[in-house]
Amino acid sequence: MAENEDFYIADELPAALVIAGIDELEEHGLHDFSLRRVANRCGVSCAAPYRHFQNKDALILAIIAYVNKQWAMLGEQVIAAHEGDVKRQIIEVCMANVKFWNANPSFRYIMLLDKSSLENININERNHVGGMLRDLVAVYWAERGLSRVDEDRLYFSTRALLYGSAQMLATGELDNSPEGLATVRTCLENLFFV
Amino acid sequence: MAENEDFYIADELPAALVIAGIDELEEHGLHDFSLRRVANRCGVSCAAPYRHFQNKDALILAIIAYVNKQWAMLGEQVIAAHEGDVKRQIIEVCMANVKFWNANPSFRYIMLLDKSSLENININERNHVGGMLRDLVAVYWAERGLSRVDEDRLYFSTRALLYGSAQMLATGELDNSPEGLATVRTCLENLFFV
DNA sequence: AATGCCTTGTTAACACTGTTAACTTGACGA
DNA sequence: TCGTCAAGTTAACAGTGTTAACAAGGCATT
Repeated sequence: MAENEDFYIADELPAALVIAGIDELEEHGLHDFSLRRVANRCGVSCAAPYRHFQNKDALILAIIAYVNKQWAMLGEQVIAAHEGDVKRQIIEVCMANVKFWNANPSFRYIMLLDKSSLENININERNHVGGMLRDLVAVYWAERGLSRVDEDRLYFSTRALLYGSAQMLATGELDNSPEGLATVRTCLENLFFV
Repeated sequence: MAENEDFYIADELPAALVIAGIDELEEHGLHDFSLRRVANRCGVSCAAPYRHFQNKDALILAIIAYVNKQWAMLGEQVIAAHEGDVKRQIIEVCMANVKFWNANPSFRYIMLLDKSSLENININERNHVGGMLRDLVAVYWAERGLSRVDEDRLYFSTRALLYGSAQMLATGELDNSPEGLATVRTCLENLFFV
């Protein structure tokens, strides 16, 4: 039985595990993510999660889906706030992501996971942001009537810059400061100079 | 005692552990990297590595240092092969890295590790390539007599593109093919258009 | 040459992990 | 009212990183 009724409402263990899993991720990182500890956090035995998730990776996948929803909502807001200016939309979506990583460092893990560490992961499942950027770049390029090949490359560059920023924040090569953010922004601006 | 004398020459257990550790990384990835298995591979008890490395992470750090040497040598060769053309040197160093990752997928882990998963890591320890690129970009920029701030941004963009390529290869968003490599090359070219 | 230390290995154990099997229990529809 | 079934429990297994206590053997010093 759950001790903490405020946290673990009847019938909602899966959701509770996802929320507790996010805390676990923040405190111990992906490397030391312990399913038993997450179960304990919910006041439940170590075997209980297996009633709802096939294994540890499946829970992590559920966390990814949850965080993705947050990212998608954040992205939609940003896009709405800059209606009519695609370039601005692209840059602000990217910056929103970078800021999100700064505020929630542990979620960088999610983006930086590779396919071998989470076999059953569907790339598109965690790539809401990628899809959003793809669409925005397509609009940007269509407005200028340029070739599809270059559009692909622009998308690739943008995405790579985003991944790279996440990575350099993670390693500490880029410091978590207004100057660091300004660097990212300027590099993005330079990408969309057409 | 070691069974495999060809592999484990007396007094060289640390080196043997590093080599075996690389195999382990290739077969099981960082996620399932088992120190005990590495010890077994060397025909040695599970506690033996602790005579030479403080802990599991310390061995991984040693592997990183070893692989870094390989990268650095590779980089030196590439730079020598394009003496006098800095832009070419930069691009070829980057491409050599991407190709290296394609050939040895498990080593992408090393670049994509973050500081919290390897606490005692010295960024510069694994960043030989980063240092090399820094120097090359500095020469490139000096030749054109441009401002230091923009030099930093160019370095950042280049490095981010490199990280991003590694990441997108890892997730499968960029496929391991001549076309994939060509995309990376073109994006790099676009970066150094000045 | 004998002795004693110090390096490098050993075994055994601890606490922890993911995961499974076998069980209890309680709600809900027939 | 009763049986089914979902959703918990406990107990166990194999495997992990890590440490403590011990053994053997090479090297320097006497």
